[in-house]
Amino acid sequence: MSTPEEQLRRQGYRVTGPRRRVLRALGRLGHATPDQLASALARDGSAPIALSTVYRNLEALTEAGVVTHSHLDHGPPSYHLVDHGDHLHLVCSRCGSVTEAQPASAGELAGNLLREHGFVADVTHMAIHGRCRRCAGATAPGGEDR
Amino acid sequence: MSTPEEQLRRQGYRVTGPRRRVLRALGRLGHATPDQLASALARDGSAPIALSTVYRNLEALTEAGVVTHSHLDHGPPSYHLVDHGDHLHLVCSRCGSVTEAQPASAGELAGNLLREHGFVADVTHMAIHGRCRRCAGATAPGGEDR
DNA sequence: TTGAATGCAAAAAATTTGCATATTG
DNA sequence: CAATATGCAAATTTTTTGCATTCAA
Repeated sequence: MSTPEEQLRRQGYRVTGPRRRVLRALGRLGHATPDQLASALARDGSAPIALSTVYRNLEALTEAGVVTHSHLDHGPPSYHLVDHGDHLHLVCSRCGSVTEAQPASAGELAGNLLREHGFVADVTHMAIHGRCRRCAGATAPGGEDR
Repeated sequence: MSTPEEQLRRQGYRVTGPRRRVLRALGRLGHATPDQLASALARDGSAPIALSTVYRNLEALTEAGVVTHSHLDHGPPSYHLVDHGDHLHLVCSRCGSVTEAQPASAGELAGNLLREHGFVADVTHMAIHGRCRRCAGATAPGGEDR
């Protein structure tokens, strides 16, 4: 495993300035869309990094296994470091809030899928849609909508 | 419950020609992106439906609870009828294949989330990323990538 | 009749690509 | 030095919006 930079180099990717900054920014932000990253980087003192470079870097970092993303909802995907700490994303489809939950909650699911389909689920950053506690209360579970 | 059209009308939406055709097309296709829908509709004999109308209809149908979508992967979301039959989508992040699994597999997950977070998960059309049986075999679970 | 829905064109977003130049290993 | 990465501009792709017209209720 080792550090992200070693991991990059080991796989033939170059460790460049912009690449390093993208990594640091991801570390700081936790989660961010390509656009948010570019903005954050533009505001962090050094020279701004071209948006296209951010995209290409996220792609490279993903291939290198240092970064992943999840689709929390509509809109651009949210990227984060692989070791940012695993957690499920509970996305409320009513109010849009995102709560984090422990991956352990999905342990049985992963087991079932492996057993029944031979599918190795990555439940470490999964997005699950539904209603958060507050919104679930507002609208009855089986009730009318809207 | 009743038919989608009744459900629409009951909620104040109008049942129009294009809207009906979008519903039928979704029924036929199972899953489709807005773009795929528009293409399918353009090829089904009658007049093509403006892409913007497809978007607006999918939005309306979603609000009415007749249609949902899932983000199977990058790219546009995939829409389908709510009663197309519930199933989880197992998306292989290596080969891109999509397998369907029974929602029951996620029963415990839903239970856990409800208990621990009061979160009412909608596991009926959830997308789960990972490696399908074939690709999991090709790359060792903890093995090198690439 | 009258407000909601449609089509079409134009505007925004979100991504990707080409290419000359700068950098890493 | 050779290959990869960057920046910038332009091209794509995806989604949204404005508006006059048509249509369902």
